[in-house]
Amino acid sequence: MAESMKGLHRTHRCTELSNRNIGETVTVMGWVQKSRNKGGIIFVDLRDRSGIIQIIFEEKDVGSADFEKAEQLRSEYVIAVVGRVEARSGAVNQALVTGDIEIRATGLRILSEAEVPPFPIEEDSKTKEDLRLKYRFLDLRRPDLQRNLMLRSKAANIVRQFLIEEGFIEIETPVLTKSTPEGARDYLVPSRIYPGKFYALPQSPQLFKQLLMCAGYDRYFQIVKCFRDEDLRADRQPEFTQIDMELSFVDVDDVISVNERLIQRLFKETAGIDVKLPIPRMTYKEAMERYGSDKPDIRFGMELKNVSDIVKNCGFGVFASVVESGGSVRGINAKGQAEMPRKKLDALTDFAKGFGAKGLAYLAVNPDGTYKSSFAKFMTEEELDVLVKTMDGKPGDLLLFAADKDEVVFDVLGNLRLELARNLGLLDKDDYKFLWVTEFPLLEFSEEENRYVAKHHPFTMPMDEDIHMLDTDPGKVRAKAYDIVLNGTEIGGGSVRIHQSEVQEKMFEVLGFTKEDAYERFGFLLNAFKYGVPPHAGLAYGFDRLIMLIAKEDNIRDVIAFPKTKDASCLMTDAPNVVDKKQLDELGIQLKNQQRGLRK
RNA sequence: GGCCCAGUGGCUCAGUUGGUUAGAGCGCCGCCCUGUCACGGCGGAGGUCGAGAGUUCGAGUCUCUUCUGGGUCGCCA
Repeated sequence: MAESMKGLHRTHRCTELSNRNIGETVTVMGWVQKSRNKGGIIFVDLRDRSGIIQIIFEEKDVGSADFEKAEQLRSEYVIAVVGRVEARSGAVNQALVTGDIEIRATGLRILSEAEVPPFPIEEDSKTKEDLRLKYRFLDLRRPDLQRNLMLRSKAANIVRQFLIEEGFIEIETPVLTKSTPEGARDYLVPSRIYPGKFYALPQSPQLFKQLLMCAGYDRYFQIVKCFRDEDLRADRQPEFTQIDMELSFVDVDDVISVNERLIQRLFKETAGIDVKLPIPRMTYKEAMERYGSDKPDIRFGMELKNVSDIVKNCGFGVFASVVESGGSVRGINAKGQAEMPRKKLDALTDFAKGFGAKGLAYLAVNPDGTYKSSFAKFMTEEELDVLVKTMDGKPGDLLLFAADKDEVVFDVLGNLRLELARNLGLLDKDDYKFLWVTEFPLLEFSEEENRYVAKHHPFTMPMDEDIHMLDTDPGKVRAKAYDIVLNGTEIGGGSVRIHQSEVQEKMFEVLGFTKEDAYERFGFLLNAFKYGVPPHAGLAYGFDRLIMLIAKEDNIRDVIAFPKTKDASCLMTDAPNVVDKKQLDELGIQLKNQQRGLRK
């Protein structure tokens, strides 16, 4: 039966005790990790969020009543132990921080009994995720999740401290705001007072932070929840946290500078990692050409090479015709993989097809220098030699080629490069390689909408030298936009914002908004800009992703206390769920009958 | 919306070409044990094989449908 803790005060967490405390009488409280009953002596591993310490129960010290209680202890019982810290007279346990000491109990209270948990509370859980998520409150007891959430808290603190020192002000922005249907789908919140009208949850505080710049706060930050109603991924949740910031009277280099120092401090203090500054920069164009990606993982090489010029007149029709029609042929060199079995090669081809490739051409340089290739018969020996030389192909290497529109070739080879690296174990989680990717295109053409859409958002400043092309060749205009990339993951991105109304109007024109459209959607911002707006720029980090990488986890669920499944539901609370008719009536909402209670 | 993977005692898994009574480790329960820490010893309980339909003399195994979870493409300014 559960006892009161009346009169007891916890003096230490389990691992706050060390051999310096030997001889002291202490009170610890926590969960029974494990009880080992040897008959006349009972060992209990007591766990709290700091770790584990061994308690030893002997009847002569704890008394017969409490010894009987100790015999009843089971996993996950919550107990309070009063006892004396002693050096272990038995063997030291090297695996425990507190392995050289133990607490000899002089008193025991069972504060709470516990049912047998549905899965073991232990490090490196092998339990399936649905069960873990249903019992998230138990899953969160596991040391790795506890470490992750403590790391997260520490990181948030370091960020706050650093930014405050740098003159930033933390300001909260609304969660109930206005839908701006450009970009991701909004989560909508119906208004009771205005039936038929809706708030939207923010995809980011973008417009508000720009207004704060207009209001003169000059350096703003916020660690803030954002919401996007899109499909999930290992690194995407419908609600996620950003470190959001905005600065006035700055240009690209100023934003990069303060953020490099932030990253340096954050990684030093959370993970002991030294980030060398400056962090290398690469333009979007270079990133695509060399890595086929706007978020290249530069922990390994295997860079793309453009061989279009070499093969444009060769006998292999596929290559020649692609170049002829304005596409390109590019390849990567998988060093030492010439012996890759047919089956794996086929799997890679299927992988490539998943990204739109029509096929994957290969050429293996055999150890004796001869070639084995899917297209050798279409090309002369000389042509092949030049191709291999261009690709720096040495005996034992496997060359893989994609031929298509640039866009497809980059996507295919960029992803193939990563797939190979994963298969070959080239990705070291202890290796942290940062990269700024700069000069993103301002716009991209949307086939679906048959117009240009903003690649970043409609308030992104074009590069000064490209502004003149806004009318003539909008697709070519580069933006003052930048992403910070870590090991192939985009951990943050931002831009310099437009602060001249004529540029902003031109931008809306290119995006196909009428002036009325623009005012309807963003009027409050455009109005604000009429009354004196400082040049400003900002950046936002995906805080969950950042923590995921520091914690060396593979998905952000493991750094979020209560995450959602890939279908955006919560297995613990069973959200989303139906609501009372009364609630709907108050909101003026009527559901189609067949929709009530259906999941999808 | 598409594609891929998984689902078998509480947990993690094995289960051969479709063939007797579906197994293992851990956990759990009982008894024993005064230096264990992956404690040990003896004994025991626990299964609609995710669900439904079909093929078959016979289905954990084959087929179809469906549910759940994960990964991914589309999507994510």
